Amino acid sequence: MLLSNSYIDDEKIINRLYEIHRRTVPKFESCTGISQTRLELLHELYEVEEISQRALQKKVNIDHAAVTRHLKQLEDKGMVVRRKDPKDQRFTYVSLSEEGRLKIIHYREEKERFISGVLHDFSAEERKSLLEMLTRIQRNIECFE
Amino acid sequence: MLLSNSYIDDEKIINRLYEIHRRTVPKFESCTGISQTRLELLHELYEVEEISQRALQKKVNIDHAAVTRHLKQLEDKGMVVRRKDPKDQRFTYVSLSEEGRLKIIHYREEKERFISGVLHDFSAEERKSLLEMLTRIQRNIECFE
DNA sequence: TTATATTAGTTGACGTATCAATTATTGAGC
DNA sequence: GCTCAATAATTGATACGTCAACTAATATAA
Repeated sequence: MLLSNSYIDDEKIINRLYEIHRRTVPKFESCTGISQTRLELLHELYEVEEISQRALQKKVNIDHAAVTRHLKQLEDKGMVVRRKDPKDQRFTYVSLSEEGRLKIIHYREEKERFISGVLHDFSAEERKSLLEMLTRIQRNIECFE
Repeated sequence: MLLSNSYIDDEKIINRLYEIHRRTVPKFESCTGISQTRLELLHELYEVEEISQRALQKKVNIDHAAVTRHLKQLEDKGMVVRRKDPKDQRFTYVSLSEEGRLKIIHYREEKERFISGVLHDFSAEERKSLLEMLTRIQRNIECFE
């Protein structure tokens, strides 16, 4: 009896994670004006002068295909600039445009506001503990099987 | 200085949540043989004799359109049966087929194995605290703005 | 009873992630 | 130098979620 309801709660945890994601996606975008992934890409670009798509992909850790598509769209919008490496034509280097560099500041302010809202009633202790647990979950998922 | 790195960690929490989801989706499906949403639908059906799509949609809380499509595919696979309410033709009632009722047992065992793996190094205390925090996050997201 | 509103379900358009296959370029071994 | 392997990027197919528009059936109100 003591153990029997333990799994039910475990299931709730996993379901909660799933639902949090589903609800976050549209809310994040309507608040910040940009998707989470795309902002993450821009943020990485913000930190460097120029970077290859491959290296960028490794940093954000999403599929190559998705990276290509995001960057193409960001290029169409004039947020980023892409150019081939003259030394090795396989590589495409990406950098933020001036406009991109300006816009990202606003996006990040909105993201900060969003995050503050989501965690507003969490103490420093709780945040630390939560991050630690999420990190463990992530590792467990990666190492599973 | 003390406060300044607090936001960085908050950001990590949100990014972690996002990445956990992205990694869970394919892993869950390859482990259990079914997607999380679809299993949730089947699970709700398992609990009742018959239910309208509308009521089912409210329970799992995803878009009507997604519910319709899932159920149609599950029907094609012979997992569920659908019929119109003769009293009110707007309603479609859904129920598990015999085959569906059998198969879901296996799916749920695999899900249990998956969840156990993901949370294997969590104490009862931690699980409780984690669930509580996730619940708060979910509420904060819903109430945001 | 007839026009209008509401409700359940479906379909279409879109965004974005995955995996697999393909293209283009470079590097390595013979 | 030429073949074959490795690598970066792209494209195609598929899955699944959202919102919006639509259809069909029923309820309401004049």
